[in-house]
Amino acid sequence: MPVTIRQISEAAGVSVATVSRALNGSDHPVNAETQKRILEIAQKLGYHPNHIARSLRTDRSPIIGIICDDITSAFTTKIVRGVQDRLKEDGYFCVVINTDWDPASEQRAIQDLTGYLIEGIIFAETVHQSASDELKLNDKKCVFVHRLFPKGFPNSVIPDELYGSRLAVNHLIQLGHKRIGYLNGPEQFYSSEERFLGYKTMLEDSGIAFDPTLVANGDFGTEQGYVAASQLLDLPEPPTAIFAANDLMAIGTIYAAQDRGLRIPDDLALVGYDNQYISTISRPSLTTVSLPCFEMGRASAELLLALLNDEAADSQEIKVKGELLIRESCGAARDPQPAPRMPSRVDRLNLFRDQNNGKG
Amino acid sequence: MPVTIRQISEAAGVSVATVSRALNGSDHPVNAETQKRILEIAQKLGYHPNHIARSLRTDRSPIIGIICDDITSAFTTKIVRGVQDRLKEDGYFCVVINTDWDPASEQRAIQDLTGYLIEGIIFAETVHQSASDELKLNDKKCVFVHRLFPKGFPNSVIPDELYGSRLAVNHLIQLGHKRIGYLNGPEQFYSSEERFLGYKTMLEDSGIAFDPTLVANGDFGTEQGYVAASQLLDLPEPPTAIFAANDLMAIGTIYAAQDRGLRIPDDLALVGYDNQYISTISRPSLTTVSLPCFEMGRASAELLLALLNDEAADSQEIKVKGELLIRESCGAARDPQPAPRMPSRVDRLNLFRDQNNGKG
DNA sequence: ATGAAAGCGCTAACAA
DNA sequence: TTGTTAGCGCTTTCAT
Repeated sequence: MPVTIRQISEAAGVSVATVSRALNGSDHPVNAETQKRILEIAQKLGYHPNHIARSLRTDRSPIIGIICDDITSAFTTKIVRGVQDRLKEDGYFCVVINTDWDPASEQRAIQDLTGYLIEGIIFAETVHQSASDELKLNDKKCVFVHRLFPKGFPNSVIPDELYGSRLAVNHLIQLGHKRIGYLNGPEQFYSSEERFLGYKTMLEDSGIAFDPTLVANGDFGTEQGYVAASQLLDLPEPPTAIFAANDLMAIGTIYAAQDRGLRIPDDLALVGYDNQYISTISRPSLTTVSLPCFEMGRASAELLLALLNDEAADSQEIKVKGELLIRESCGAARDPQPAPRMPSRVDRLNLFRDQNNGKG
Repeated sequence: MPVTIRQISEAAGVSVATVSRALNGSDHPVNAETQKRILEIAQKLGYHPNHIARSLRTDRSPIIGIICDDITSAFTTKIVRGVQDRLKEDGYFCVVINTDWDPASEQRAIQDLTGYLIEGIIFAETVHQSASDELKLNDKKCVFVHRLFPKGFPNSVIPDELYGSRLAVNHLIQLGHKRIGYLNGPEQFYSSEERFLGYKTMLEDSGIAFDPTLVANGDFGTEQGYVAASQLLDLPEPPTAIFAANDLMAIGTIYAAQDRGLRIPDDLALVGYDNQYISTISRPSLTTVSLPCFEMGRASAELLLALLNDEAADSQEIKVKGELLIRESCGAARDPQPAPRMPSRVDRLNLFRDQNNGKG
């Protein structure tokens, strides 16, 4: 059986109240000696606080819920990780629930979570159709972090797609390109819209007329990227550079260029978006704009924390900026760069083993 | 304020005990009429059980903990997802904690989790050095699911690497190859050992002598794959096929072949391992053996559930088999296959939107 | 078939 | 500075 404060109080010859105060560093004064003794006994007995009992009493809980469509997505994973890291600093744990894009699951998840007296919910990349209704009933604090929807959602954290897109296009312009093609993403995504807008406005701001024939539509997939890029490359007067709305379509562009005997970056400069892992090991490696998932996760955790402490007014919308990562495909890299390594399990494991002398 | 069973009892004019029985479908007899009435009232009032209070009373909890090194890894994510899906069927939630390969974090995580009266812990791809000690103190049920360590760990779920490796090598042999090169992974991994063993034994079982000059060492990374493959391809008598111990090294092999003007699969057959996403969009797409992460997750959840219900003897070790996925790189694909699409957010979102008539 | 009451481990108001 | 005690919401034993 786990040890309780009652056992500690008996061992120390004090009341449970004193034990509780000593253990929690309460405001209530406790004799330093006694406290030290209690702490030692707790240590010796291997005491761990029963969070359940504490929660029932205090009506607070160290758990926050993360609801996402599918944690298997590389984007979602990073967001979740960002959330967890930030929340951990304040002693919170995260329950992660997948809804598989199913509003009923989402609703169910919200009910379950609120039943567990969680402190708040972060919706990470969910369609959150059902969210609003259900949440009005319960008065849980919640934050939305995503990249899918039209802006303007209260308490949300989104990437600054416009900024990132302009970053990419400006880079190509600075490299001297005037005919810059664009591979557009699917219409229904906010990210598509914004990236496209960034492309157009950056061109115009630089005095380059927007030319619709240099835009081809894709669906964020590699094959459609291939098709769309082919369309532009087969133009009578093809672009000298292509900005693909995401990395996968950029990969398709690499293949399309290969099939036409075009070298990247020599004959065609290429920039992607998202900084997916593949952009680091493709050939050539992709210059791209990072989608700052990790930072978005942190930001949303921060926002939730503020909400929980009533430090933040509601209805905020936070935009997080990504950065331009210059690799081989745009032709601007000074040296042939070694492709960044995968965040390596091997390295970390070796480090761990070295530190622990092979005991692992 | 959330509604409690007391409020329901008052509304229904019965005692809280009756309400509790009615709500939980208790063994204790309850009048059918009364029960129906109570259920209706609960529904109307929007009652959700307070899991915290219930847990404190019953000493049980609907939460299990997942401890992993880093949920950001594509492998870990799938394992976690498998666990969550299975556990959800039995009404459990999962708290996910990352340790970043740090034994102190792991120990801390265990303490925190046991303090929360979780039912059990699944260690997903953790070094779990500290685990054993800490867990002896607490008597929580736990399961280890991983692909890193020597076999024989109690209550663990691991992939059947030997089987998978033999699958791959046998496939190349069936295609008529006799000189099959092997790109080995780093020594310290169990998966490296087993995959290498599978390579050797399958050759021998087929009457092909093992030739050490056809083996080159890598570190599971793309660049080292390039280097190792180059070594084999530059041999006086190079192999006609290469089996890379993982997909990333197979990607390196593609690049090495490219640089030598070798076509895959025409001049060189290639098989990878892991079925990472990149194997579906590489050019050529990779024939590979799947690492059944999702299934491993499910299996470990299943094992934990059995443990919790005392249905399983301890000290089990479950091996999960992957399968051979035939794509372009081995030359066996009958038709030029379209690369499988990424599990597409777009598709799913569209499906969701269609179903919901654009309300999303 | 229903109710009264104890108590899970903890915190905090009140008393000393 | 310490102790006593009530009670968080729920389940369950015992009594009716």
